[in-house]
Amino acid sequence: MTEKRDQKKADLKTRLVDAAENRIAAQGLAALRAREVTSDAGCALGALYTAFADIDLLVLHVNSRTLARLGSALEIAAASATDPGLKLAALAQGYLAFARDNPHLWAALFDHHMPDSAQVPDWHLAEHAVLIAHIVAPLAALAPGLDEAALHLRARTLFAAVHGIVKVSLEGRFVGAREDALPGELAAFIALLTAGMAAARGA
Amino acid sequence: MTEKRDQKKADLKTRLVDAAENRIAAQGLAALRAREVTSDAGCALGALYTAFADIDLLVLHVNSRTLARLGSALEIAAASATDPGLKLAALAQGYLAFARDNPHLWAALFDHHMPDSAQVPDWHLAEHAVLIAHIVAPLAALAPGLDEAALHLRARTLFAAVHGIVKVSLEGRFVGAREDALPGELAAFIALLTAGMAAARGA
DNA sequence: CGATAAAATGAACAGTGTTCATTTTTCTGG
DNA sequence: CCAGAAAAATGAACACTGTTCATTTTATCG
Repeated sequence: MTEKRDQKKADLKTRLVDAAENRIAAQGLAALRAREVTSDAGCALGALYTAFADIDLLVLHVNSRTLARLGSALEIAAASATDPGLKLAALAQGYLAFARDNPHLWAALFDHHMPDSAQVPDWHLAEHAVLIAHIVAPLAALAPGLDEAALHLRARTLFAAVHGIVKVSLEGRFVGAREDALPGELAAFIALLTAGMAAARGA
Repeated sequence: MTEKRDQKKADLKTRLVDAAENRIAAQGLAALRAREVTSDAGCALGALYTAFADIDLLVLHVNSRTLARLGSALEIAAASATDPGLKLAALAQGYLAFARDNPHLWAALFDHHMPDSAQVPDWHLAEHAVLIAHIVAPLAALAPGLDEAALHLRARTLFAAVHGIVKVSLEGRFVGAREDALPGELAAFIALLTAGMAAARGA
């Protein structure tokens, strides 16, 4: 049996992801260094490359954890309301809250790019489904005319819109960007969309 | 007089920004290299640092150009319609078209981050105003209840939402992201918002 | 236990942006 | 038009990056 070997390798991977997660959370993705991560994890520099093909794959595993935590936060937010419109509003505020509470880890989800044009592996792409999973049901209630495919497409569009609002604002790309106005703007934005969908149903 | 010196320095800056712009347009921001830029510009490596404090400032000047071109594109889009709702729709489609036609230069606008926590200089932050400049007027017509401050805030929110939809889709962060559905989704999204604003006016 | 295979090690490598002593160019007073 | 002075261009050197690989250490199993 190769139990001890597998155990050690699993332990090493965990320590490396822990270390990378802590570094990203503290200083952001751009400040991540292979030497610091391996030092924090208590292993040699080269050990990183026995556990992961490169540093990008390590970041993907950190992002994997973040997506899981974000998924839980969104699930709780979705459960906080029954009315579809209020559910969407709660999801948006929950997303904003997570981004504010985990600024660097959240930013790493979208700031990380694969080198050259190497594609993100499918297993990780699939994990992004949690971002739209809880949007689909309330959206179906608000826009009953959409079929399954259109519904998922629209849910993605809706997520991307909310994400854009939060990202642009938290990055402070505009002069006088007022972060404290963000919850209100997000609420007004969702209200506008639900009103639009209500009008479409009524017509 | 120091005419020749100033002229040469201005020429050098122009050549460097030209070279950086071409490199980013061809291969993306991440592939930008000081040695390649200076080689393209026909100067020594060190000359870059007599023209710009660092490579980030050079990128800022490239982004400055891109924002100006994007501003023109949006102005043309805004002029293509008179109805406020159609104007917003045209702006969204114009934004999408610019992003598709200039993928790397457009991405550089938002993928570039200052090192550490060095702030973007105000002159460049101010240039981002072109992104919302043409949204304000049609938005004012559609949402007459907003005062000046709320109007600009809402315009920024609206831009950020459209930007998010385009960015997330073009980056292909989801499985089965169908880029060809983007214009339709964007149109449906704007229609939803205008319908929501119409409902708010009617009530 | 001893032979073998696997994994951990960290010095070395190729690459990056940036600096700085040196050379070259430009400016200006006579 | 020409020195002397000032400024700018140069590119080798520097500190740092992620990654590799010959060597050492550790785990496996007959």
